[in-house]
Amino acid sequence: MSRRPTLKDIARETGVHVSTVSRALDPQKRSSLTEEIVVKIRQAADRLGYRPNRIAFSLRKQKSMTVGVMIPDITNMIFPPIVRGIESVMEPLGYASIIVNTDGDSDRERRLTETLQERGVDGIIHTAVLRSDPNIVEAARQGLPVVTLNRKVEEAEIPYVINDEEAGIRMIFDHLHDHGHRRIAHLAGPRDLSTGLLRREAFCSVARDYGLSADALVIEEASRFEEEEGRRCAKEILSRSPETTAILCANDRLALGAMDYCARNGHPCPDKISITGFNDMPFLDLIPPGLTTVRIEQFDAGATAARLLVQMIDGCDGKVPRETVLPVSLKCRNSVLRIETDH
Amino acid sequence: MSRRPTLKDIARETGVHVSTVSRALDPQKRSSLTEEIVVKIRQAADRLGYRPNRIAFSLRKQKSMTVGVMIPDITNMIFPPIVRGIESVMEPLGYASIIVNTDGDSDRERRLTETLQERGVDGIIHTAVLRSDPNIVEAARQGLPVVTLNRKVEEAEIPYVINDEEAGIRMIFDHLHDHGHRRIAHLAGPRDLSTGLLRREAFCSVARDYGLSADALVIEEASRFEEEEGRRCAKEILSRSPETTAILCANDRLALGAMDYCARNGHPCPDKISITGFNDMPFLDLIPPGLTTVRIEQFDAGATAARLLVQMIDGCDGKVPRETVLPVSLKCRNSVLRIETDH
DNA sequence: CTGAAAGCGCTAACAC
DNA sequence: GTGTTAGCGCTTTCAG
Repeated sequence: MSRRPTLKDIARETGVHVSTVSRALDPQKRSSLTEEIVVKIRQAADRLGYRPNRIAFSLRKQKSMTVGVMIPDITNMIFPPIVRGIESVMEPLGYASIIVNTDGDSDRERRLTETLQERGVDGIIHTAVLRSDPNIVEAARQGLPVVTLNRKVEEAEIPYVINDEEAGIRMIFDHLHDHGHRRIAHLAGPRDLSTGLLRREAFCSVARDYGLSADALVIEEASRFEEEEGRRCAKEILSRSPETTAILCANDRLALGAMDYCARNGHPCPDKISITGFNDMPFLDLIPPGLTTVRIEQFDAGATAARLLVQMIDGCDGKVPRETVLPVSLKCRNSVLRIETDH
Repeated sequence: MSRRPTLKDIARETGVHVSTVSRALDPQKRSSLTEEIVVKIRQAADRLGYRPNRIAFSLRKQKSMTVGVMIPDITNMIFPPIVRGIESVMEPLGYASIIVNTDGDSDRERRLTETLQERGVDGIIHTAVLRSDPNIVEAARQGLPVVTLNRKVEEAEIPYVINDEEAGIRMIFDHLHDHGHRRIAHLAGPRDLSTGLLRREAFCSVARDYGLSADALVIEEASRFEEEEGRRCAKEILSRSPETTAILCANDRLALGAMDYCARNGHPCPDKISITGFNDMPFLDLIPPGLTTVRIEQFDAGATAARLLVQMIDGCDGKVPRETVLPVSLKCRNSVLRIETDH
């Protein structure tokens, strides 16, 4: 229970000044010291079980070696891999991460942003879903390094890393089209989340490329990315447009909900209707019939964002690209059936 | 980009001494100041956008208002709810959590424990799976508040929170027995993880209570809590003891693997064989035929551990119970079939 | 009731 | 090469 030893203790022990001890223990400056004294100091440090006090370090250097990671909700299975990706680059560099869950609550988000700043984080990775949040913009404007993940902030020059939502939607639309589907409805995500909006826009754009007129498009928007909303919207789509042969969903959870509704109401997937997702969350291969979806590299996304943030922290702002778009890929399972085309 | 304001800035602004500002901003000591000056100071603080510097606070008070949370792997779906449970009590009290993933690597765990101590965490919640790890014991012995989750440490008087593994196994064994099963094999977890061992012991104990002799027991031990091992062990069990009618698995992932193997090899669950799990992880209800399992309240476990840790940090060590056992419950789905008993 | 001064543990400019 | 000194931003005696 005895107090942790400090530089002062080592200094007393070895009969040198604290600053000498400090230098001896710093690999950078060790060189400017006598070999002999360095050895003596290091031995004493080992003997006493010295561990540097990072709080004192932080106060002095104005650098906490800590970053904040804001995510909506860690229990949402797509976030843990992102967190590990971030950690995979941060931890070896000596950074710790403080992870906070915003629950999509912008008031909570504001408070948490303040807390992180009080704690002197060196930067923030903001895995946001909200399309606009002034708090983080303000923090960035004050000079705090920030990079956003999964979303771009229009108001400021904040570097962002996103997945190629457009390409993903195109892949999956192509896939459906290749399988003969012409009546493709979109189960869209909430408009106020960037992924929801982007995917919806991509859907419209691809549909247009295929020559489908905008007003012929069946789109039903979920208010949250949850199974229950998937069910509700699937019901809506089926009743509004019974001739629909495929539902392209904005994410996996919506797709799962839609699949459940369809199965319970005489439209089993894939026999009666084809359904696709987005994200490729874990365990999808265990859920029949196997959702065809767009695979996102969550771990890489986290690691990439972390690397950018470190660059910014190190002051290499100039070299940090404003936009980083990560590739996505198609993951085919069994939720899409090949059907006869009309001609 | 201008530097964050400090107490000194407010002092200059208001023409009082920093210590007065410090007092004015501390709700505890505000009372000993003139109402007038307090108001003036608070206004100045607001105007300047003052935010206390927690690093300086920490250094002075020798209290970081930070706790370490060690978990094996956040991508394992049972941990996020625990983390949120911890956060639900820590955050309102002003504590931040640094979450680290040990990956079950005891070397890594040692390094991380040191890192957390360097950062001056006020305590550690150790959601461990390893049955013995000297590092955390050593940290606790040095006076650092520690509580373990999901496991008890024999070597030291460290408070722990565990689930009632014994009761869980008993419930599920009873359930199988009630459904006519007499040939029940155990797909055990790794012996070096406390959950693995505890559940195995409980299984043996219950079997004994039912009058099954120990040497008649079919037990196959997985080397990791993973689907692949579930498959391997299921194969082993089926070939060693073809008359088995039920496999009681040490956790859900093993059960899922076992189910997969059985399905692919002419023993579909539940028709040919009944299978049960443990944990009730998310999305289980979407995976056919629906795994019957033991439900653990992960969020509560995290919250409980956090409350204990806070008590310890606050110096109420005396009042902290050494052992806290959380109740579990049976979650019935469709993986257990009723069969005819022999008599 | 408020000011002065010390100090938490560390680093860094400046001496010698 | 090493010691001296100052100070990061805050709290907390101790005076007055």
